Amino acid sequence: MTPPPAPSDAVAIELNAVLVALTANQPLVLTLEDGTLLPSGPFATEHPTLQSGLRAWVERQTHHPLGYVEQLYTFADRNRPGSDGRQRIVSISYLGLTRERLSAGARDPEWRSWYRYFPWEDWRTGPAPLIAETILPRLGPWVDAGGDAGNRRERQQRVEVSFGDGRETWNEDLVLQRYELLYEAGLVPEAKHPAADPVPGMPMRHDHRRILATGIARLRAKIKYRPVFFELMPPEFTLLQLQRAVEALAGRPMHKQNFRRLIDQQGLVEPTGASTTEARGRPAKLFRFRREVVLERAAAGSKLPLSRPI
Amino acid sequence: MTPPPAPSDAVAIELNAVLVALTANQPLVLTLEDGTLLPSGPFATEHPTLQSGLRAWVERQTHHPLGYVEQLYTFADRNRPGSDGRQRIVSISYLGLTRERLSAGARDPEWRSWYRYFPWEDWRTGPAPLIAETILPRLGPWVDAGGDAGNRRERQQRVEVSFGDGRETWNEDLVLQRYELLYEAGLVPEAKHPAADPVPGMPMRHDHRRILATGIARLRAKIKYRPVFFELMPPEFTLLQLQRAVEALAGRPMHKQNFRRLIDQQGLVEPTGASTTEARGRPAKLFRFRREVVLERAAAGSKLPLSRPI
DNA sequence: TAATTAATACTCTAACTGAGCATAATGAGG
DNA sequence: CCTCATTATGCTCAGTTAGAGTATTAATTA
Repeated sequence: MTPPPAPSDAVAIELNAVLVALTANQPLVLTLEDGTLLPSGPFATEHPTLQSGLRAWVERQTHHPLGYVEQLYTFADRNRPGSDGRQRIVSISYLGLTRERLSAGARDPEWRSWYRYFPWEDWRTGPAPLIAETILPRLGPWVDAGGDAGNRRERQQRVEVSFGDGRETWNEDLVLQRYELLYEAGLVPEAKHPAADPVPGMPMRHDHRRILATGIARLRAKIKYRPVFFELMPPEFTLLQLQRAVEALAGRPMHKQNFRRLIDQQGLVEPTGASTTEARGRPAKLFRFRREVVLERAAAGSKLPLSRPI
Repeated sequence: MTPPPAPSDAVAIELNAVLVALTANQPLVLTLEDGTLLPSGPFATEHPTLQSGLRAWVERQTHHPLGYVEQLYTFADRNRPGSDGRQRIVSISYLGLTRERLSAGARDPEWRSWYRYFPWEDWRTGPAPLIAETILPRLGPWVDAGGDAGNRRERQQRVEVSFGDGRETWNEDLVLQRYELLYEAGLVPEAKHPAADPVPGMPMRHDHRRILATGIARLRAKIKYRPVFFELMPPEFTLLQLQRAVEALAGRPMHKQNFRRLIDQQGLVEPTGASTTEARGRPAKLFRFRREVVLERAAAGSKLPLSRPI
């Protein structure tokens, strides 16, 4: 039952990276070739581990240290988009957070707002109009084409869970589910049987937009129980800047006073003593992160009715 | 920056599986060779996707369908324990939940309680005595051997976060952190420089105990926001049986009345109408899961102060 | 019949969440 | 100088949730 693994026919390891930065309240992702590709490359044989290979390669390209790295997913499907079917490519994707951007305005690599790829994910100024105006109407026919009643009902439920009603209910974490639903419905150009008229949102080559969706979803889920947005902020910042950063990632507006209360309660930041007058109104105190807390914060909230140990 | 990935020298893809079942309130994991290995094997070339390869292979071995499958992690480290350093092995591990066990008492493969490998993870009857009696005392010298004060302080903090004080504070999700801490401190036999006297808990070959820790951690985290324990239960069950199942996974006792309240509120189950008298006391109603709810439950709880969309 | 075991129904309190009001401190424009 | 727009910050409030405990019901076993 456990024969020694024999070398498969032709296998290549490829690394894909979703590299995220923040500027001017926009969540940015590093892209290549006119925004159609995520940075990716072969896994250099000389590196002892995957992460070290990724770090070395990214830092050589961007000249900036990679703050936080997390593995996303491994694909090895034979019929993976972009594979020619003969050689098997194992694609291992990573999420990386970095504080500084590459030289601004560079063309290749280029930082782009991830909302260019997923315009329906930006609810910072209210429900994305795209959903009620375009997406839901076009998903309707797909639901109706579901065959028997049970299947139609399931499709309808998937639409409701993923996109809500387009106005109120919205779960910002379901980035991947939404993209996959649109893919399945043929509403993105990458789909095998794309509709003549896809939904707005810039496509990418191969399955890179899918990988990007995975990275955004992971990051949105993560910030709720671990303050990784640390890695994206400058050394000093105001609380409003921090709030705008989190909003950019989550794609949702937040209640200002409650946001401050939460940050305060958790002891995540400490005042530097200085304040800034860059904005128009009352000067805001500057803060820095208390890195010590990150370790302590490993404890996540529980949703089960645990009782105190006997 | 994006050369076509060239085949690395010698690469083999290997699948590792953490297969979980539940019997008699014990969380079981499928093992091979006297419990020293997780089932693993080469990725068969004929399968179009990783998951289909895994499913086919597991179902051929256990003769039972695999309910829920989730990718865990991909390792490709050159100096991975068990690798001979020449050939690079890409090891992709999966978590799988299954309802039925293999023929009871079989020797190979064999189901074993995962607490044989991680005895300190079982807090169902209160704090695991092992921690205060053995683990914390042995981690003390490791903290002291940390070199400069800063490093010692960091080690101390890691110990506190991972193991708490051994009595009250305990986060059941940190299975992997705890194992890695013990590994680093040389307190498990698998470590590169193992102490003469390791902490109790059965070791495994290669990095399989590490993979198992990853699977347990993932499962414990998952049950808090998605009712995957569905996949481990028989078609009908009492609420106490369900509670014991969740407790077995989480490794912690739960408050009976509140557990029922939570299950009830979420609408996860419906009474079958029948009841059972297998236990001694008052007969309990039998329930079954409402599978429809699983889809709806995709919505997870948020911990950020979201405001209603404008 | 009494003791035991388990199921189930409520209650209570502290903490947390989403929301909003009020006030303070600044620059811009008249 | 005065007013207004703008941002920061302090505080309150109601509804919900989480952890804990009390009480009652319905069966089995000694």
